[in-house]
Amino acid sequence: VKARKNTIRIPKPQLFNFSETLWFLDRNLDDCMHAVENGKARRLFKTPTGNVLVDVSEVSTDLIAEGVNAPISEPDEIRRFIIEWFDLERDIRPFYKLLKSDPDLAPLAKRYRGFRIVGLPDLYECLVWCVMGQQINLGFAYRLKRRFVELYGEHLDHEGKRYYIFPDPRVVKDLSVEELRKIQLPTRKAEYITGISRLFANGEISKEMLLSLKSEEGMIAELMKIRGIGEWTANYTLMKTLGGMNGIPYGDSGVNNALLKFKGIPKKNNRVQVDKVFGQFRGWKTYLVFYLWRSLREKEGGMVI
DNA sequence: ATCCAGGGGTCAC
DNA sequence: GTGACCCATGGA
Repeated sequence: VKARKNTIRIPKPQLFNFSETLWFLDRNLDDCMHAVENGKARRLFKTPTGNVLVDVSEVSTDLIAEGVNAPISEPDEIRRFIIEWFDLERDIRPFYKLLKSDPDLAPLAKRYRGFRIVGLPDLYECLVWCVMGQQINLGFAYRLKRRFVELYGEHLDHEGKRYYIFPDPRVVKDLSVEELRKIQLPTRKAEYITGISRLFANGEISKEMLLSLKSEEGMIAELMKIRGIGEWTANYTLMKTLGGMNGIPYGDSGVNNALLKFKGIPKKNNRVQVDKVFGQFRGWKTYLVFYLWRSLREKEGGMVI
């Protein structure tokens, strides 16, 4: 069957469970940058010919992306985005082999079979989001992000709902601290975010530039030069945006909780022990982090919220 | 009330 | 390189 012009088909790789992807996108956290409904993930894309709302759903062998309000005008870019978003071009069988070799972690392979990283392909969106979310509870972080996006991003109304494009750095760079404080962004974070926006607007940083560095250590070092970006954010960005496979967000409370649960490792001053566990997962550290995070949202007997 | 949350910057030593 | 302190807000 030949696909219609308004659809993109992407073959599903082995060890891919789209339900896990949708679950991750919809974990009750009110993310304003996508919607999940009726087995579809929906996101608004900016294209030269206008903003296109795209639905991603699955059939037996493929993922299918469809334009909702208009034809998909940039199929190559949107295909590329979806592949990065859901990490569809990676053979993760070696990761499962490593998991199964560790008795404490082996249950993760069975429990979350087919769970793949859900990325954040847009670098600017990732960095701003990281700054917003630093050291506050996730519910509040998502509310901050929503206010920010609603105020400064473009939107499209469709069937009674509003969908957003993440704000443009050229718009954000000139906002005053006082303005950003109105959405309850602390002074310091407002400074970080306008500073990061300036770098993007001036072309002083880009995803392409970071990717051209090739080495993960180099990308982390480059990111950490930026004010507001420390080790945690640099590693998170490496994992979510840059496709790095050896990111460890040291000090992350979720990772610490999971390692306490599975390995009995204390939550503080644990860097050496954390490195020891991750040392067995060279090339797949990022995946281990995601599986540890995944494990936090479930208890025996069912989901926790 | 107290502690923690998917941290980071700054400063003293 | 390490440790103490500050920033700020909401949830448990």
